Amino acid sequence: MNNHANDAPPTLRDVAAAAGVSLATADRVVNGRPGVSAKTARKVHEAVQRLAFRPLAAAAELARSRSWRFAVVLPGGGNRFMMDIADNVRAQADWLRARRIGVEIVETDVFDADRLAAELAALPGRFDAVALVALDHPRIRAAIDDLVEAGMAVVTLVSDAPSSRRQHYVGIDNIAAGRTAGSLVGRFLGPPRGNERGAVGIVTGAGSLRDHAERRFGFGQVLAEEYPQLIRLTPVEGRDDPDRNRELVRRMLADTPNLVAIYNTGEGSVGIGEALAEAGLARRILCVGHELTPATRRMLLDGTFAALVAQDPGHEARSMVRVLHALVAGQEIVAAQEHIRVQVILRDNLP
Amino acid sequence: MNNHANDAPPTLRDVAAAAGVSLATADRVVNGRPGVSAKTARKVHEAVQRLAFRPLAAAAELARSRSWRFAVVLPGGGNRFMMDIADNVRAQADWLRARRIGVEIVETDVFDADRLAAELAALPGRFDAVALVALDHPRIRAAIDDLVEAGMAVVTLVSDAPSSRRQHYVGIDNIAAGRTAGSLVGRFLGPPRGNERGAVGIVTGAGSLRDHAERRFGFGQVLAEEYPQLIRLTPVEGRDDPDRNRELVRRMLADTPNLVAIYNTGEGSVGIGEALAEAGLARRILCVGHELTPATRRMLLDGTFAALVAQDPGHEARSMVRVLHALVAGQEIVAAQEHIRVQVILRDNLP
DNA sequence: CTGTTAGCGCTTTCAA
DNA sequence: TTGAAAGCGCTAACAG
Repeated sequence: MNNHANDAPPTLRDVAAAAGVSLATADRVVNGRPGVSAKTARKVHEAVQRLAFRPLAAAAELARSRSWRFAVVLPGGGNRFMMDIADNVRAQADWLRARRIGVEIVETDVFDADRLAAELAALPGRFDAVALVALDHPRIRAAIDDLVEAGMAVVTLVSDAPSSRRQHYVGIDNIAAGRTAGSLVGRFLGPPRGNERGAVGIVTGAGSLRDHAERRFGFGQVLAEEYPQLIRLTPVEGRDDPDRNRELVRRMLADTPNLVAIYNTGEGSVGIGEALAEAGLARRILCVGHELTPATRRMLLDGTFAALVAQDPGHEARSMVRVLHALVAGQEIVAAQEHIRVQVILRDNLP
Repeated sequence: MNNHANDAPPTLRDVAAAAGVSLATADRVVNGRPGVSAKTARKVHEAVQRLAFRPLAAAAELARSRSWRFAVVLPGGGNRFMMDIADNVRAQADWLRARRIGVEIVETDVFDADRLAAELAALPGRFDAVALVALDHPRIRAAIDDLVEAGMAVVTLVSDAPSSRRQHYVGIDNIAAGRTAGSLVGRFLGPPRGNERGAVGIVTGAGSLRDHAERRFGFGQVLAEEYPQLIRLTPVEGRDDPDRNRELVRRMLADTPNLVAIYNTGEGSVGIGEALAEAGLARRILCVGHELTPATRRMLLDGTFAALVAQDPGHEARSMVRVLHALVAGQEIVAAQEHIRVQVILRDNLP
């Protein structure tokens, strides 16, 4: 039997009435604001339970009538993947404006710790929250901690700084991503043919980027454990630049007659494809890379690359905004929704 | 130079003032409601442009103060994947209640078109919108069209009925999923060894389910085009039941000495694993299946299955609710956010 | 066709 | 420590 014939969801007013207190007091208890006696609080809590009260999100948001300023700090320069993230943030403009959230994209040189730290130091006061592609460097760690100290919500994006006090990381598990690439290479190459030992080339962006380093680590783990017949070459650093990568792979091809596969931990895969095409080796040497871009999509379709390990920039952009908003507005984060998956993309499941 | 020193976002009131009309008229124009002269509408539109006005979602939602009832029609019985979807819908309970959305999960026998059609026919009046796992059958198509005719929002879930008038499909492209499975099998098996032709077994749920049929089709396409050395056996139907699948695979193993791989288009993969283990063939015969469940996770970890092609039930549950809400509330659907990806899961990128 | 007005449910001063 | 009351920005009768 119901307490009330009325089936409209209970409001805070109903709770207040049921508890015999005022609206303001009920509000204080429900939102954990101070200045309520333990006894009164208890009565309100009971009423909340009894009526199964849940605050209406829209009403709370309207009454609060606050607006938020978020900064998104991304590496400048023509990195395609980062541009995708920026585009996806912009694509949310309407959604954001309808919630009084302003987002400003700040481009900077993430490789330059001093410059990045200075950029971050200028943020408090102008913004309520920041998302940044972190360099895992003591100076940046300190800069992040200063932001948190200043009361800002901080999340890292794509590349984490786990030892900092950032509240959340929006990105993939890069060790798992590297392992996934390793398994794909190992399985796609198939069992050893005779007793030749094939060589696997590794192209990477830079030793100092945490995400790249983690990918190399995961990749190496799997190859060492599961495919000992494969020889891993020393990683070569092309700074995610197609031209540099092309040159590096040219040399790799010249120096390594038994090369059977190439793994690129970062961007600039198109240079690898070019070097292979020049040598007439496209599709003869197995390639696995990261991130879906127009260039990698093309190379997946023409068979130059067999698979890509990817993260969804759209998901990351949306997740970042949701997490930042939840953080500043004191709402709960839906972990499952914000988990960024390590995707495997073949020609057949291209989005 | 700004028109106003005030930097608070413009409200509908500001628009009305700027256009020299009343709040109500501005509201009519902004929401496309009838009863406004073209001339007045034009003035309001101009003011909207000039002030860059966007309605505040929370205020609109509060003022509308409507509540919604959604029905989610799922197959009853112990299907693990469907239970995951149901659980994920329930996990959103708080989010939903905060928006005055009530969701009721209706279990039924989706294989029985009459029963399903009857179930659907009972929905109008009790619900504003429905999501259902569709059987692509004329009777169901008609039942869906009747719901739409009755003014309900209808989306199909996991299995589509494209020729019906449903407004949206929440699920993966099953042909692409089948192709992906085909490529994984082909590539993982590697180039033919000598001139033996390996046989590939196909276990499927039922011929009548559209999603399974599409997966078989996509799988067959890739194998025929790219891996002609592989012989596809006639699909066997186990109705997604582990016990039936075990029996079918036992027989398959007995009858097919050159069996090199098995593809399961549906559930009940655990029966396949059991039959292989009995025969001492686990990890010697390549297996690819669908959907991540406790059973498939275990078999991925122990190597019985090499890969899974999957869709994320959490994403589907959330997407379904968002789409239904957008549909009934007349909001825009963010296509990119609602696109359900065909995932490839290896041991290394298990979520 | 247009305007006036009373809310929607919660938050936040300001008094008591 | 508690309460009264004035909104937040938009919607939806109801008048005109």
